[in-house]
Parts: sequence; structure tokens; C-alpha cells
Amino acid sequence: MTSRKQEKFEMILDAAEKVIAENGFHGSQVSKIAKEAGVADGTIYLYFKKKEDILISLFEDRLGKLVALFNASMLESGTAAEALYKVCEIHFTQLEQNVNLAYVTQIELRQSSLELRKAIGLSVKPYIQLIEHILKRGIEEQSFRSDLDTKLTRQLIFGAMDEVVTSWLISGRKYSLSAQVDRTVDFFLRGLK
Amino acid sequence: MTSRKQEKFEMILDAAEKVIAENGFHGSQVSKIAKEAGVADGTIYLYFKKKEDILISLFEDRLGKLVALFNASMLESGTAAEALYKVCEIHFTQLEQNVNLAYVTQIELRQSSLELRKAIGLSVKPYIQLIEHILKRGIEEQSFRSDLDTKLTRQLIFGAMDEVVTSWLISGRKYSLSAQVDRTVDFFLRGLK
Amino acid sequence: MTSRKQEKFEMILDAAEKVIAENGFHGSQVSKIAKEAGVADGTIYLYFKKKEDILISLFEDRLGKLVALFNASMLESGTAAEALYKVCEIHFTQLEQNVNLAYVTQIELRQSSLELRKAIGLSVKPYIQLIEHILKRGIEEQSFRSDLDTKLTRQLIFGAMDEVVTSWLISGRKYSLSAQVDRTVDFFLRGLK
Amino acid sequence: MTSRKQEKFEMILDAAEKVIAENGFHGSQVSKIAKEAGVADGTIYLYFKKKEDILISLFEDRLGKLVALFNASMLESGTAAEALYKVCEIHFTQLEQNVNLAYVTQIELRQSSLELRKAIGLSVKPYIQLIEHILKRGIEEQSFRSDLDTKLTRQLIFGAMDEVVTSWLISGRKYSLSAQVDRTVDFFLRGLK
DNA sequence: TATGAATGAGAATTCATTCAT
DNA sequence: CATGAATGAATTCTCATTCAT
Repeated sequence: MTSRKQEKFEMILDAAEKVIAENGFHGSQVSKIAKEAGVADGTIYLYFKKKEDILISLFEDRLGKLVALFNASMLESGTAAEALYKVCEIHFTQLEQNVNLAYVTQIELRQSSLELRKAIGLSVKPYIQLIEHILKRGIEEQSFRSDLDTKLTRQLIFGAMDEVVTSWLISGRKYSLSAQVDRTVDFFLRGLK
Repeated sequence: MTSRKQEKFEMILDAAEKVIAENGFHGSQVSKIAKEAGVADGTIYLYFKKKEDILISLFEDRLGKLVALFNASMLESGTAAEALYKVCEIHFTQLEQNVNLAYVTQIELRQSSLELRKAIGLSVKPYIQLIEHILKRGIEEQSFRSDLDTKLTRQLIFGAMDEVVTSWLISGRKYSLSAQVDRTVDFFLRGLK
Repeated sequence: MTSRKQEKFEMILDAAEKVIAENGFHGSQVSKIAKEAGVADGTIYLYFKKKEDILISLFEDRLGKLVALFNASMLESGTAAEALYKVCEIHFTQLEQNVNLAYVTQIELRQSSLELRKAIGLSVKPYIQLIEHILKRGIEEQSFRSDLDTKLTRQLIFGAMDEVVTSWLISGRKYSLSAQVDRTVDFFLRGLK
Repeated sequence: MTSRKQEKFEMILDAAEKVIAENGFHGSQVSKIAKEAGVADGTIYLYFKKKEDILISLFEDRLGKLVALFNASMLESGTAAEALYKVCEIHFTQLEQNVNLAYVTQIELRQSSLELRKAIGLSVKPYIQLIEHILKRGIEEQSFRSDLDTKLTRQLIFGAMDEVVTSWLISGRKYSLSAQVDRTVDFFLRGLK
């Protein structure tokens, strides 16, 4: 029963991701998403209260999976530096492997209303906090400078990675994103040590 | 004649900036901008072909003024490090002093269509190139590492600064943005040297 | 079996009356009535062909009970004047004692489609005929004028009583409805004699 | 200018009256009214804030004209009894001569939402007060009983007339409505004297 | 009998843009 | 140059009804 519901819920999310990636945010009518998902328009509203909720759920779901990946890898990571490397590697690799997702999160979803963007911001928060957590660990381990402003630095690191992904997309993905991990993290670590 | 035209052109841009800052992107109808500018709706279309053109012109105009400031200060700057400091200082200071502009460029204008965002991207390009130019100068001066990937690094730097400004806005401007310049540039320079 | 069916039939009618009184005609979806009745949405359609049929049955049932009361009292009533008094007394007293019913019949059910209102009209007809019957009896008894137009007068009497009930409801029931019986019937009788 | 606006305003009201009379309340979409009025859908919204406002304005306008007729005739009327006769005569005659209006006010507009009906009630109020005013005059003139409850009686009279009109419509207008004036007023006057 | 998930038709309203004055 | 009344395309969401289980 519940798994049946869960199943359709995810079918709709998958459809939304595909439709938005293909048609852009403003070209993605509910009817188009419903058709792609193979359900009636009204069925969408059995699973989501408003159209916006599809987008919020989409972001929550996808980013949640990313954060889960991060957390899993954190257990293994020895040093803070290694953890930071892992984060950047997963970030770039996952988005490179899932261009639809990258396109939707970096380009399309940012065109949404302020209200929606605030909801999306809540999904990003755990990720930013994860970065801060690594910074604090690094300071404890004495591998990072003790005078770091962790709140500022987590923004610098997140903003830098975010821009690299967006630029890569806008460029038409003419080069490898994951190939930027080494130099990106190198730049961060020099700033941190 | 032309100056009269120029005058009204700028009145409309000023009105647009104010209206967007007050009502948000989606609450800024052409009629509202016209009213704020003190002209009829139809008059707008004597100066701009489409609504989007108002926004593009707004961005071009404001960012153009910023870049002019950068260029002026570049002439004075001795080292590349000093130039980078200037850039970050102007970036943060100008947006801190002009909250309406900051709000419009960082928050509202990003909700626009892909087409508009591409046009806006063109305005940002000279700024990004300015950063790259400084990086190259630093390498020449041998104050920056010679193995820097200037294309990647300019993205890292721009993305990092951009995120700091946005976070400051979203936080409700509870702290000084210009006070972040020192630590931000310090982080960059460690990564560059 | 049949009594089981009858039972659930009436549960649904009771639920409909309550839901309409609480939520108004337009706020009374089939699903809400089903929930109040403790059955599934689809079950409603085992007892009623269309949603309208619930409302028609509701009206028939409630008005039928009123007419039964009238008929019972008619047997006892001596003169036509006494019978008319009884009718008005029962009309006002029953609706005063059952505000939900009054609200539903006087206010909410009148917002329905023409088709439904015609069906409801059929339920009202026996009541109007009852009034005409009394008028004719009065003429026979020579207590009412022999030149009365019974078809017109029955409308005048029904319309007058109906308006009194509706006004009482809309006023917020700030006075006693049954207290209006004496003066209302007095007005009628003067017109009839 | 203003007369131009007034002109179109009335064109839309006329169109609405016709469309509602022909298609019923629920079959009268804004687009249908716009088409009948010979304007674009959007134009409707330059003159009315919401669809409901068309209906409210329609009722206000038509009933306002009726009340104006009443008031004009009141000046001439000698006794209260004559005034009451005039009121009933105008009421019946006007609606008989304007079947569309009769149909819309007696049948279609009553199917509307509670909110709309309250707004319509405000238009009816002056009419009901006019009746009460006549009753009071009659008592002063000592042609009506001094023990009349004017609030109750105005309801009885209005309700009775209203029902006669509605019945006449529902019957398919198989008889003359204005021919009912004499006997209707006769019934009232007997009750009043 | 009973369920309740799924269906899909249907309509009000906004607002960028035009063009007659 | 300027006006602003008029246009009309375009899309979300509701809810009565069905039917597979």
C-alpha cells in the first residue's frame, strides 16, 4: 500500500526532473509532468498539494540522497582534508553523472519564486553545515588554521563549488567537471592550512 | 533631444530598480514600473522593445558602473594582490551601500527566464575576465603560483564572493559585509600563492 | 437487508444535512458527506445515482415528515381557520426547533441548480396543495370569502410564511419565530374573511 | 470619456442579463458574456473586479431603476393604500414586461453563493424599507390598523409578492402577472385595515 | 456490498503588448 | 513623442464519478 504510494510519488518526481530538464522551468506545466509520469493531471494533486510542492520535494529528495552519500563517505574519511576532498568529489561526480539533475538544480530551480527558493534553501542548509562541520574537525585536528571564520569559509567553499558547476553547465559541458576536483580542493586547502 | 531621451531612459531604469526591490520580481508589472516612472504604460515601449530589455539594461547599467570603478582602481593598484583586494573591497562595499541594487541583482533578477539570465551573464563576463586578468598579472609578477588554472580559479573566486553577498542578504544583513573583505581575500591569496 | 440499506441511506441523509449546515452548499463535497457518514466515497453511489439525488432525497424526506405532521393535525382541526393556524404553527415551530434543517432548506439548498430546484419544487407542491385544500374548506364552510382565488392565495400565504422564516434566519435568529404565528395568521385571516 | 466608460459598463450589464437568461447562471462564463458584449475577456476586468461584481452591479442597476420608478409614483399617490397598489402594480408590470430580468432575478441569481446573495440583499433592502414606509404612513393616516407589526408585515407582503412572481415564471407564464395585482393588493389591504 | 485511488473536464483571471487618438 | 484602453493567450486546481479489487 504505502510502497505503492511511494512508488507513484517517485514516478512523478522522476517525470518532473525530466520535463524540467527538457522544457525549462517555465515550460513545465503540470499537465506535461502528468503525461510524462503516465497519470492524470488530477492524480498529481493526490500526492502534492500545489505545483510548487513537486519542485520542493524534488530538490529535497535529490539533495537528501547526495547528503546521504556524503555522510556515508564521512565515516571512512580519515582527515578533515580527506573529507573535504570527498565532498567536492561527490558533488562534482554526482552532478556530472546526472546532467538532468545538475541542470534542474543549478539553472531551472533558481528561476523560481522567492517562497520556493526559501524552501529549497532549507534543503541546502544541511549540506552547508556539513562543510562547516569538516572545517571545525580540521581545526581540532590542527590541520586547519585555528583563526578560520568557519561561517564565512563554508560560504566561500560552497559558493566556489557551486559556481564551478554552473559554469561547466553553461559552457555546454565541454570539459570534465570531475577533473576539476583536484585543483579546486587544492585551492581550498591552501586557504585553510 | 537625445539627452531628453536618455533622461527618461534612466528614469525608467531607476523606477524598475525601486519597484523590483519593493515588490519582488514577480510583483513588478510593466504598469507598476510605468507608474513609478511617471509615464504611461505604452511609453515604456518607446524606450524598450520588451519587458526583459528593461531588466537587461538595468543590469548592464549597474554592473557597467561597477566595472568602471574597478578599472579606475586598477590603474592605481600596485601588485596583483592589491588589485584583488580592491576588487573584493569594491564588490562588497558597493553592494553594502546600495541594498536595493544588491537585492535586485542577487535575489530578484535570478528568478528570471533562462534567456534573460544569459543576457545578464554577458554583463557579468567582463567582471569575471577582470578577475582572470589580475590572476595572470599575479603569475607574471611571480606573486601567484604559475600552475594556477586561471579559468577555474576565476570561477572559484567569483562564486565565493557571490555566495558571501547572497548569504549576507538572506541573513537579513545582520552583520557588516565589508568587514568580510580581509578574511575573504586572505583566503584567496593563500590559495593563490 | 432492506432495513440495513434503509439505515445507511438515512445515515447519509443525516450526514448531508449536518455537513451542509456546517460548510454551506458549496463547501459540501461528496467526500465530506461520505466521511461524516462513515462510509467510503464510492459507497454513496450505491445509494444515490448522483450527488443531486442526495439533496433531493434530503428535502423529500424532511418535508415529507413535515407534511405528515400537518396531515395528522388536520384530522383534529375543527375549522379551516384553525387548520391554517396549525399549519403556520407547525411550519414555524418545526423550523425553529431544527435550525440545521431551516438553514439547509431556506438558504443553502436554494443555491442549487435549476434542475435540482425543480425537483425540490415537487416536494413543496403537496404542502402548497395542503394550503389550497384548507382554503377550499374555508370557502365551503363559508368562513372564507367565496370570491377567493385559491391558486393565487395559496401562493401569497406560502410566500409570506417562507419570507418570514428566511428573514428570521438571516437576522441571526434574534427573536422568536414561533412568536410570529399569531400575527401572521391574523393577517392571513383578515385577508381571507 | 466618462460617458464612454459608462456606455461600455452598461453594454456588459446588458450582455450579462441576456446571457444569464439564455444559458442559466451556471452556463454563463465570463467569455460568453464578453463575446455577447463584443469585447475581449480581459476588458470585462477593466470594469469589474471579479465575475461576481457583474452580477451584483446588474442587480443593483436593475433594482435601482425599479426603486426609482416606485419613488416617482409615490409622490403622486394620495393614500397609503394607493401607494401600496402602485408598488405592487409596478413590481408585477415591470417584471412582466421584462421577462429576462424577471428570470434572472427570481431564478438564476438566487443560485449564487451566500456572499453574492448578501450583496444582493443590500439592493433589496431599500425596497423592503419602502414597503415599511408605506405601512407607517397608513397607520398615521389611520387607514391601517395601529397594532400592525410593520417589520413582520413588510416581510409578509414582500414574500407574498415575490412568490407570486416566481410561481408565474415557473408555470411558464401561462397567465397574466399584472392581472394578479388587484386581488393581491385586495388581500393585503384586508389584512392591513 | 464496500472501498478509495484515479480520472479529466472545465473556467476565472492576469498582464505584456499594441495602436488609435 | 505620449497616452492608456483594449486585447486574448495561457494554466492551475477542484471534485463528481468510476471501477478494479
